[in-house]
Amino acid sequence: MNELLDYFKKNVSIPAEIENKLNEIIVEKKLVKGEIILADNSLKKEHIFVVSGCLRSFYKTEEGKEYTIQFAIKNWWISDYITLYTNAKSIITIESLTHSKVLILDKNKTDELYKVYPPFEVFQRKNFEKRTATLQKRILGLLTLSAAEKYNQFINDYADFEKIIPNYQIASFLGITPQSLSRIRKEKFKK
Amino acid sequence: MNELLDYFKKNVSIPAEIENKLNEIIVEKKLVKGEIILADNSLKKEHIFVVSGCLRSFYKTEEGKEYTIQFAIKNWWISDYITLYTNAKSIITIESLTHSKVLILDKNKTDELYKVYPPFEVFQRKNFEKRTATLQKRILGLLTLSAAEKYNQFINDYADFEKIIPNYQIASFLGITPQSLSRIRKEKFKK
DNA sequence: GTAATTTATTACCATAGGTTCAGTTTTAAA
DNA sequence: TTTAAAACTGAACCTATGGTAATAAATTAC
Repeated sequence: MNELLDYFKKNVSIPAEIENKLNEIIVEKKLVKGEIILADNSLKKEHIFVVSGCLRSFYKTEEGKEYTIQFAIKNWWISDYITLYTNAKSIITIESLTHSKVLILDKNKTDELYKVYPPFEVFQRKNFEKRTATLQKRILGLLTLSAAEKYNQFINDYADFEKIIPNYQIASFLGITPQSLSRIRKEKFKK
Repeated sequence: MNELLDYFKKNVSIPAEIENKLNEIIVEKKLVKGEIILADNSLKKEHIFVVSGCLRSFYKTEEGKEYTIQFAIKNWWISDYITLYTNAKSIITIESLTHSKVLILDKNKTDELYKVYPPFEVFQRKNFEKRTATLQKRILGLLTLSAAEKYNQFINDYADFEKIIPNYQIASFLGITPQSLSRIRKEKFKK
């Protein structure tokens, strides 16, 4: 009864003893709206898998400005990849935008799992490949597009998110101010 | 006598038959300065590993503006991750900035290798994890930093590249114009 | 249902960085 | 070595987007 396993099992079968191991590693957690699952300044190394709801990761400056790194819905992973794969302390926060359910996989335990059950390694290698493509696309968008173009791309690529996410957070994802986004929306929707 | 294998072997030993397989998959190629190894509009799916020299991947608009996605030196991978992991045609070009030597791994053959030799899968999963962290950092920089700050970060993080790479390409990596970079450098070095 | 808080919009001004174009220096080619 | 091409710098001007501030709308809390 674990959604990550269901998702995973679409591709491979899981021996009973491995399924037990997986159930031991995977910790289910329910989050309320606004709840923070990973605070900045922490050293916690965890993979987070979204079962339902919507989460976002963001960086907050000393002056209180927020920059959204990622949004994640059903079947997406969200983590602070810098903390996970370097020894740096977390500078980002992960919060739940809605009531949501996530699965948390401790990094060390996951590394063990990779050893005893290679198909999970394959599964994750493929995940990371896809993520790399997504991130490359994001970088290209940030480099090449105007504010309005970035917003249009967002609306296209993240149609499912648009209704859930407040505009000021979309702006912080695109690297523009809420005022700019407002201006853009006015232009866009008057037509 | 293969540098990727040397690099890889630091962590694991390779059975003889697998080493043969690897040598069959891995194609060595020497590039001259300016040579293009992956053209845009192609569907070629390859992993490229840099043995020596320096390469860069970039996107070029119809008007001829270039946006650099990545630079890569010794022991880095460089590819068009969008073409590799989606069915989209390549919109980026990969060129050699210096005389260089690369190893090319065809995607399909590499996928076979993963199957017969799981340690290579582990090796690549870890590579991709690191890459994800690097890309997250880049995105954060693009979102939060001013042109001058981005340049300073670049100088810090890519010290080895700085002497090799022309300024206009650094500018295209940072998402600013060569003129802007010139202005910034003037300020920076007059102090 | 009302008050309090958060989010979104609008307007007006400020500015970082883009554009254009000219001049100079460096690199490559012949 | 000379010439041509590419890269870099500089300055004047322009524009997209940011900053600030005030208002309105929408959510949330009581």
